[in-house]
Amino acid sequence: MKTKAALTSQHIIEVSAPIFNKNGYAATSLSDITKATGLTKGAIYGNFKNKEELAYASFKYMVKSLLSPLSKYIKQSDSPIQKLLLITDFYRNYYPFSKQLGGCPILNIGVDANNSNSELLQKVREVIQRIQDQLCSIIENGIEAGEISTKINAMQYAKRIDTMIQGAIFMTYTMNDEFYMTDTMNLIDEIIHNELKL
Amino acid sequence: MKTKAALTSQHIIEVSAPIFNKNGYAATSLSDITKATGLTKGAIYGNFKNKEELAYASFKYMVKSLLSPLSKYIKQSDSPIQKLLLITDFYRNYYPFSKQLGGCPILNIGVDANNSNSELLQKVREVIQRIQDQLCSIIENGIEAGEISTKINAMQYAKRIDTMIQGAIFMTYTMNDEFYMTDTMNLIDEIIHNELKL
DNA sequence: TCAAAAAAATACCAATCGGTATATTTAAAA
DNA sequence: TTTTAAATATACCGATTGGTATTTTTTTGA
Repeated sequence: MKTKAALTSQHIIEVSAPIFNKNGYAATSLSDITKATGLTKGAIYGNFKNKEELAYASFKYMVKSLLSPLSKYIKQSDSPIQKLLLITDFYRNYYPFSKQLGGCPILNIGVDANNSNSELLQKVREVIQRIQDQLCSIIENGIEAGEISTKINAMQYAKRIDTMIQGAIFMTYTMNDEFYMTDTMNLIDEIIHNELKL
Repeated sequence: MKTKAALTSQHIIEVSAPIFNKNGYAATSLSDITKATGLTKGAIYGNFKNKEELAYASFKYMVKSLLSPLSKYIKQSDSPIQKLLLITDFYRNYYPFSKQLGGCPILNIGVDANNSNSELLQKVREVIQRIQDQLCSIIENGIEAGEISTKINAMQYAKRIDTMIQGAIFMTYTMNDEFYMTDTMNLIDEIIHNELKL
């Protein structure tokens, strides 16, 4: 059985994560967290060393909340090309999906942590790297399976796709207009069909 | 002759703008500003109603610092296609250029202001709209001049290009890697040559 | 059931926050 | 040069910040 502390820690993380994601590190106060969790500072600091460690744990939780649904979604097909199309499909619904999380954690924390060079920034980089590595693997598998042209530089396209997705997320949120997401996913689909696919 | 206050206001804005741009609104304190300007709170509040108004003025100044060099740069050619290529050229050097400003103000303030729905967010939207409108005009001029295919939806491409640029800026900053900028600008150039150009 | 340990609440800390009222200095006008 | 007004500095405000030491409560295991 789980200890009481582990359950409380998890509760604190789940409640804090969207707050940090929305407001950023500096703009999130301990009182925001105590108010939202219904706990006191004693409970928070009994489970986390300090605010930074809680923010770090919150981000890791957010990433899991984002990537495990995506990972599950692309399991719908074994075909690399289909997997790529499932990714764009996933992001077509990303605006309402990520809104539940308080926004896109990669975008929000990436920008927020950039000029405080905390360990959070390093974590954001790792997550982006992991996403691109997985994209790259899918493309490489597509080449091996004869679905994708051998002339394609897998990592270059992985980065291109990821960059376009992040741009679409930023524009969609900032302009509050899903057109950017929809159109960008259409564009990526075109690239998949016209450049990648054999 | 300019009044003393106008000169001081300008000085405060110039010094504060990169700080707000780097740290965001909440993470920038009045003491950061007094320290950087060498002035006291009396001087700051004598020239600005409050912190928010100063942040607003700072953002407007940042935008000018960004857009007027870009505007000047694309004046090098009168050809719409060449203007588009000059834009990608400008962004090829955007990382070191914008670093002087404390980062990309559209990205940073766009994300920072998004969940505080201040008037700053509205201003960011106006700036993005202005950029896209100008991109759109250039494409439309290209169509009229017979340089660009009449089949092109000018506004759609303006938004696509802007979205890709913003994605490249985010990735370049977050990963601290100019590859994203370079490759994205190459991609946009390809689109200009293969899809827009007649 | 009861003692020990763990967890959470309370009370407190110095430092800093944004902002203001007032005093002082500086600049402009006569 | 003197008066007046504008601009800046100083001193202060209550509220809030992240964090800690201590006390109380709750849980656990014997």
